[in-house]
Amino acid sequence: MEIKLKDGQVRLFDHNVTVLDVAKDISPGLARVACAGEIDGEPVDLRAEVPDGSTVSILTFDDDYGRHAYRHSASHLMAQAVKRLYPDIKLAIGPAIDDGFYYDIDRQNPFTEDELVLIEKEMKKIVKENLPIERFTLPRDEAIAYFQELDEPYKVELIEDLPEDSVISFYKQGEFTDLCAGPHLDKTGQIKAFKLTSVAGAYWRGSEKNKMLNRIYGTAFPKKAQLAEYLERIEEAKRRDHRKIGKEMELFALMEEGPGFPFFLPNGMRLKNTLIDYWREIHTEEDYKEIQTPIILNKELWETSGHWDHYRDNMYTTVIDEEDYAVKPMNCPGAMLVYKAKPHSYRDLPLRMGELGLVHRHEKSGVLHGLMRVRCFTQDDAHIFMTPEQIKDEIKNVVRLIDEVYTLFGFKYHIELSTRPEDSMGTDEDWDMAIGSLKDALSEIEADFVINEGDGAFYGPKIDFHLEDSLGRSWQCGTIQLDFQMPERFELEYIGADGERHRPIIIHRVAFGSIERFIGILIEHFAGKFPTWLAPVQVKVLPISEKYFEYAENVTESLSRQGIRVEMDRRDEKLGYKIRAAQTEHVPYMLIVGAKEEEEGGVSVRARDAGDQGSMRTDAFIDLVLQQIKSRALIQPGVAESEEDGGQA
RNA sequence: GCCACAGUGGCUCAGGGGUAGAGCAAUUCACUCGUAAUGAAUAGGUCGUGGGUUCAAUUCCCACCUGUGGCUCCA
Repeated sequence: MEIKLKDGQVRLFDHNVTVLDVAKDISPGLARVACAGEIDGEPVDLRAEVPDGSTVSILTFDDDYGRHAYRHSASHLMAQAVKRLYPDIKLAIGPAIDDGFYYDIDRQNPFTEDELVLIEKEMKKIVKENLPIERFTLPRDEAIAYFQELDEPYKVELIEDLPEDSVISFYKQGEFTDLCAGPHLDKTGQIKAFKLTSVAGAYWRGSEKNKMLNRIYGTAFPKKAQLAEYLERIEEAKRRDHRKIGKEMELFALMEEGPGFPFFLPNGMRLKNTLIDYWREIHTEEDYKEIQTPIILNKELWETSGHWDHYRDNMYTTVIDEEDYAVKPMNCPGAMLVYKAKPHSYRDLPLRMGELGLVHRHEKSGVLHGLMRVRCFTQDDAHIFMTPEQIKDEIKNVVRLIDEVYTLFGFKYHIELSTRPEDSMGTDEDWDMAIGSLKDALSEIEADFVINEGDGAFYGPKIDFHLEDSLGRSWQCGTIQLDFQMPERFELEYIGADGERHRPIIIHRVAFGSIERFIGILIEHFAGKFPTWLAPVQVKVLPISEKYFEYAENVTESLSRQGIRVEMDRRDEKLGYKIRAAQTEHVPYMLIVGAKEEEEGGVSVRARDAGDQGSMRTDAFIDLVLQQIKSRALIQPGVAESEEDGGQA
């Protein structure tokens, strides 16, 4: 959909859209188009501002920009409603965000859930009034005076931060006017479906030094069905919440006695160990050597590494024999000492040292969140010591390895490259070289990535891998960090082919990131229905009555001997009851044994996802499950299907 | 750390100034059962912790702890 703006004329191509208004005098070099009509049978009614004479697209809700415009108008709608109901409140800012909008409002008392309902009602009224949304501009001085008159100090502050000669734009709907760059809908009546979702505190301008304002979150959609679908997605995310499922499946627990320090229960430990086994397997293949370094090390070490100066606030410290010690928040310094413990030749490089390191970080109490954000966690860490020539290949290898890991679990992810932060050490040349190498490696393997300015570690730039979870939240998991500083600080060396001493360069990297967080993400990703190889309990044997307990025990025993995680339901209950329980626990396979099975020496198989699979010989079932575990199959096939697959293979 | 809300048996939750109630789970008994809940009985809680108000507090008030949703921060 394109509109051609030329000499004040507007042309639309291929679509039945009526142009309502073209204004070219709104601000220097900008023109505004407002259009209404239909695209693909959907009403379109939006406006946009563009450089005069340019080709523009009509915004629709499917475009990021159009969606933001729509929701920004919803945000203004809410602000108007709040202002009508509570004239004394002061408005701060109210932008559109990824899945909705919010408005920060200064008010003595926070808003209650009941008040949200009232505000929604008022919003509906304003929608019905179908007020035109009109743009106008004022010079900066007049704009400031305007908001001083209205007694809106936050707006005044915002305008005062703009350059002296700015022309300030406003959007007016009925009696309500807000400072805004736009664009917006044409009329309040165009906002069809919205809901205020929550209230929260938020600092003015995001700084904890400033006043805490009241933020109201909401969302808006062009159709009621879309809103309903969105709300249903939120509900589904709640159902998959790893804290809920973790409790139901007895995977992990958080206790008052150790906030942020998770306990792993037997089922969770099985999952964790399975992940660790997998990790060891792939890292052995890639020629990593595993080490383990102490959790507590002395202050001098942390001074050498720079953590004492740069990371102190997040470290737990203690005193042993009148000397200061710290609990490790990262594994690197320990690995440096391991490297330093003996001389190295260039022939040893690249030297890949892995460590499943338990680190502790003092996170602020308010940020703790199930397994996703904890105070102690296991990093699947590795440090690669190498020559400058090896950087690119090593980075490419690690990116490939991480891709392999994420693909196994069926995750989507995106890559970010983070550059030098303010609080950092090292020279500009080192940083430029490090960032350059990371970029080159990513470009060579044609990986897509976005740049995250100033978000690197204090010792070097990093490549981050962000997984997407069921809520659409992204979690930072894998990271690859290039480090020129640590080798310098620890005076690491290797003897080159030339017989001279050289400094190695280090890659710090994690694939899972934190095993704890990764497990949290896995729980939500699979909604507790883990693939067979990960399931804490893989098979549950369900005897039809006590009469078949002995046979059931034999079956359980033969599975267990093959290393299958199997349990038997010994309760004196009916089959339906036991099936229901096993389904609730998301056990991949249920084996039903009764008179028939005992007689035939077989089992009846019920698959968690595919249901009743009929009966088969016990050893055939064992082969099937072992095959599935060995291949780390992502989906649980029906028995019939896998038999076919097995036959073909 | 900041703002708001919450904290009742193992779990999910009801109740509410006069020292607590349901369902599930657990235990026992009966039934011996064929693909998502058989029935009955029993046991289980000093209502997050500490103060205060009151004749009386689990209920009201204050502080703290923990959790939840955000902010800030982050694997």
